[in-house]
Amino acid sequence: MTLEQMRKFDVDNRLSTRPVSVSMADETVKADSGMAAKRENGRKNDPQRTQEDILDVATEEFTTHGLAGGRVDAIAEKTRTSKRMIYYYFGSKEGLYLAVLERAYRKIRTLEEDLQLSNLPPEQALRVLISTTFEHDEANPDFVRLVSIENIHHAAHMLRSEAIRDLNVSVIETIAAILDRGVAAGVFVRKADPIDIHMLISAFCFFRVSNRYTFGTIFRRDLSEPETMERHKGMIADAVISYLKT
Amino acid sequence: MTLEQMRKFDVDNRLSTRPVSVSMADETVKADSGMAAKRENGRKNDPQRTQEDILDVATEEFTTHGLAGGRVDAIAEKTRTSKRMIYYYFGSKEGLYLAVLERAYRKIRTLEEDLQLSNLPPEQALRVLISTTFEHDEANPDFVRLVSIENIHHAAHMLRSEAIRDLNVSVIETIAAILDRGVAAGVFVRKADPIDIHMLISAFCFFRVSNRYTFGTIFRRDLSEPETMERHKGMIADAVISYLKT
DNA sequence: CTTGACATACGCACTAGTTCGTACATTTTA
DNA sequence: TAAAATGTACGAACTAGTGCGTATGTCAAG
Repeated sequence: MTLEQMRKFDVDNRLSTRPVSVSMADETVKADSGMAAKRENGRKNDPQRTQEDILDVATEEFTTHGLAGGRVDAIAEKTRTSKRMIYYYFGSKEGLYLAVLERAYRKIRTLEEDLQLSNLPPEQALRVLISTTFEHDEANPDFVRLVSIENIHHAAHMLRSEAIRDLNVSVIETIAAILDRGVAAGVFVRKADPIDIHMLISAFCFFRVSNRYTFGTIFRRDLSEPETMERHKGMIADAVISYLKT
Repeated sequence: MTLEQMRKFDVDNRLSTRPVSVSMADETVKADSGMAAKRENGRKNDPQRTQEDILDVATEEFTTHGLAGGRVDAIAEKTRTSKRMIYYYFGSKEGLYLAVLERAYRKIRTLEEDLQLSNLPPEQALRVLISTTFEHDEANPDFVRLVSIENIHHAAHMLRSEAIRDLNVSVIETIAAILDRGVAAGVFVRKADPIDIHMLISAFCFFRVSNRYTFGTIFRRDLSEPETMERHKGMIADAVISYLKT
């Protein structure tokens, strides 16, 4: 089997063995695919679990050391499996990185979708949206770091992945709807661009996490303290709202 | 000469050969230090210029590839000088990176200092400060990228450098003074924490540059367009001011 | 229901190439 | 001439990627 054949196989295989229901818990997957009980010392094939395991470890490695700084050998060592498997499933270091990136994006996509905001009054809807964004970034530092790393690489990998490119549009539509309703109702007086507003919110929430270390070092302030978090969450919401009301 | 001795020497040497006036243009340095005209094909020793040259190239390399991704050989090749000189002056790859980082911080420090804001009315003073921050980040993407890289490395190098740690405090004092004056004059009603306000401003200005590529890719928007820039500059200023007035 | 054939899943040990760093020699300057 | 500055060529260690052999699951034929 040549390299090219193998790579092609890997991609097909990756797509087919991890269908829509990626978010299944490991245990569920195991129960589903493992018809026979685990042998004493014999190997038991479990592709899904192996791939998820590799992705978990790789995410940790890449988020702490960057793409160039992350070591394939280090990942292999922390895995239940071997380096050969990394190349079997993901073809290359970059392929692995891309898979990590895509999985991270796929995870957050689901979270952003169902937020029933259309029946809330505009101001309250916006506050809920801001809270959600804030807490999302806070809860997913891995995602934030991956995005930072992508920016250092000029978003080169993101560009290559259609899966990632057509994303995030839903947030903009949500914001646009809220702004329209707010202006119509007279609670907001400023006609603002929804993408700009998204950026204003996102920048603050993202920065708090992405620049945690340098900011903390310079100003000797721990941004993860509960009080600080609450104050910041209130501040960005108030700033956005008062901006729209002016 | 052992490695340790050499490192120590390098540091001393670096400090002594590049005194206070780092920001002199290359041409100036050349004219100052070069008493004799440049020989036809003979070598001419010029430590300052050599070091500056290395730092320029290294900045470019590290900001485009990160610390781990940056190659010493690649830097050496783009330099007027050789790899030997990099190790002669900076001891190691990390030493070089730290020098790059310190120089970047030193450059912005000078810019932040003299902004005569105390005789302006509070609101206008704040607008000038925000404009300055905005334009600074916009004009120094290298600095922004280095800070991003530092955050990926948990600010490990910043922590080791006293030069960097005691910085940025002046901005906070400036903001604190403006806020106090504003509250006293009645133009601001909210008693806000100056560090929080600095973060609100900095987050937006920084994010625009640091996340330019991913944001641009997802929302198909070029953040460096003049119109967009002006609109954003106005937005962050209005948002901060209206926040303080509420 | 057993057997055998074939595709998938996995691991060990190795290699080719890269990358940081250095030993040694040479030139410039004071 | 001594000390500082510079250039060349090389090596040890690391790192991404692979060759090859083995184990496991599945499915069809007997």
